[in-house]
Amino acid sequence: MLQINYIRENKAAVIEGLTKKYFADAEQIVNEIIETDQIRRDTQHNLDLMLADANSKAKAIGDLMKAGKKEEAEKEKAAATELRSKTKELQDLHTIKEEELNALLVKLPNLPHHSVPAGRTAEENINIYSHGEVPTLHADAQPHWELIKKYDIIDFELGNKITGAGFPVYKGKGARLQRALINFFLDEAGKSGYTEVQPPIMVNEASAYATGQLPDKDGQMYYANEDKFYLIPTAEVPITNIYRDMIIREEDLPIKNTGYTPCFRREAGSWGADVRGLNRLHQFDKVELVQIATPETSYAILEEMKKHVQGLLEKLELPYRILHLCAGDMSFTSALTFDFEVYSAAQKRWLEVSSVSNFEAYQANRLKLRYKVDGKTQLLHTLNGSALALPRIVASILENNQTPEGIRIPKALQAYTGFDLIK
RNA sequence: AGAGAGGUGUCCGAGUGGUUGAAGGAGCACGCCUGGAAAGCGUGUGUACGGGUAACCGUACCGAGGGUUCGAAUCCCUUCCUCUCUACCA
Repeated sequence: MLQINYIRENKAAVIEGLTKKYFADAEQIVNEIIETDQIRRDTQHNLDLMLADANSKAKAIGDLMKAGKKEEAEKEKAAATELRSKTKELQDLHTIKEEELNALLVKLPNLPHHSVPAGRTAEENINIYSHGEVPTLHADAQPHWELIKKYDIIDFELGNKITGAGFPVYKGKGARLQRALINFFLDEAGKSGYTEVQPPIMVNEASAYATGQLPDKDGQMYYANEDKFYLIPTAEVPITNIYRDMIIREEDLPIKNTGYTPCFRREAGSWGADVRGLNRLHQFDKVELVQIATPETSYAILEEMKKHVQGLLEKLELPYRILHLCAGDMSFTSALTFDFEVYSAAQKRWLEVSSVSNFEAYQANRLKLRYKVDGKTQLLHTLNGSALALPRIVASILENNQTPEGIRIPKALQAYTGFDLIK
């Protein structure tokens, strides 16, 4: 959530940023916010004065009672009652205005960082880096949804039976490959100084709200009605929420956490040819990086996280490219996002396997995540990135590394899989 | 799930409805003391919002939300959570 003080003082920049993100009616909503805020502040000022008055009256009555002047106290009570009832009206108005203001603020997405390219759709993202050769496959090469059947390593039919579409069963070397990737990613994160955590994979409403999934993505998360818990769409939610309502000591920054969790996404409204096989699932595995940093360091840290993800993809010997997302294609809460895409040779498609973002103070404002500088409390910056999401990595390993003898496992993974070929 | 106990500041822990934003500790910061340190002594040490250039002032906050009252951490209702015992169970 954007800070009201910032909006008040930087109205033009806010409208400009929102417009860059193709947010509809930016100017109108910002104006409405500023007006509502003004009424809220005026109301509070008047209310505070009145309450101060009422408090001193109450105190005076107390003193009279103590002094034994009962009758005088009784006389004062009538005036005090009157005053109190007047404060109620202002109190109600203040509450209403505060709620209105909050409802408006929650609607606003984060502002794009100044370096974010203009553009509305994925076509306008900018490819800032490419690495690795796109492999040329032999004539009868197959897409991964055929390969998994051929080698009997991932079973969608079985998942259908047990749960439904998008919940595959990993079997044998397929299951082993999953576990190898998870361990590999966690170990690599550990080497880069991240502390491993295992968070809950269901979160309460306050957590889903704090990282911005609610109210924006309500309906995209699975919901356990009876207990009002959401199944996490990413480990970002529980891990970042570890630090909700906290004031961090500056010397403890930056905070670096990593965690493996399954992720659950309803993916309502997305279907079609490009969601075949492992390309889009309702449940998938992911290792996530989360960092909490000062505003001065957050962009350097974003670079560091980008480097980390590059390192992973290079060790896995996968051709990849990095996209600097254009303003219109960024998520609601992000100020700057790099997407990593891996080439999946048989599908002849680039698949998104990681998204690394700086949220600046947007999440921190909802999280109430702060630190102290020179005695003043200030919001921190939050960042996160996938390192990595498994299914599409698996898809591209299967497709890119297929040989007549079987599927070759990247060297870096062999110590984790315990085999070098799926045949 | 049933019975009981409880939720107060960074932590521990008081709190009879009226200078309680909150005793007392501990911790932390600064100062004095010391050759240096410890101990000791002194001072300070919550958050949010509002007003003010600022010093500072005001208001709210004792799990959350309502209510009673001139006045609520304290009384009443609702709700969430934690702990103990019992039951059940990976």
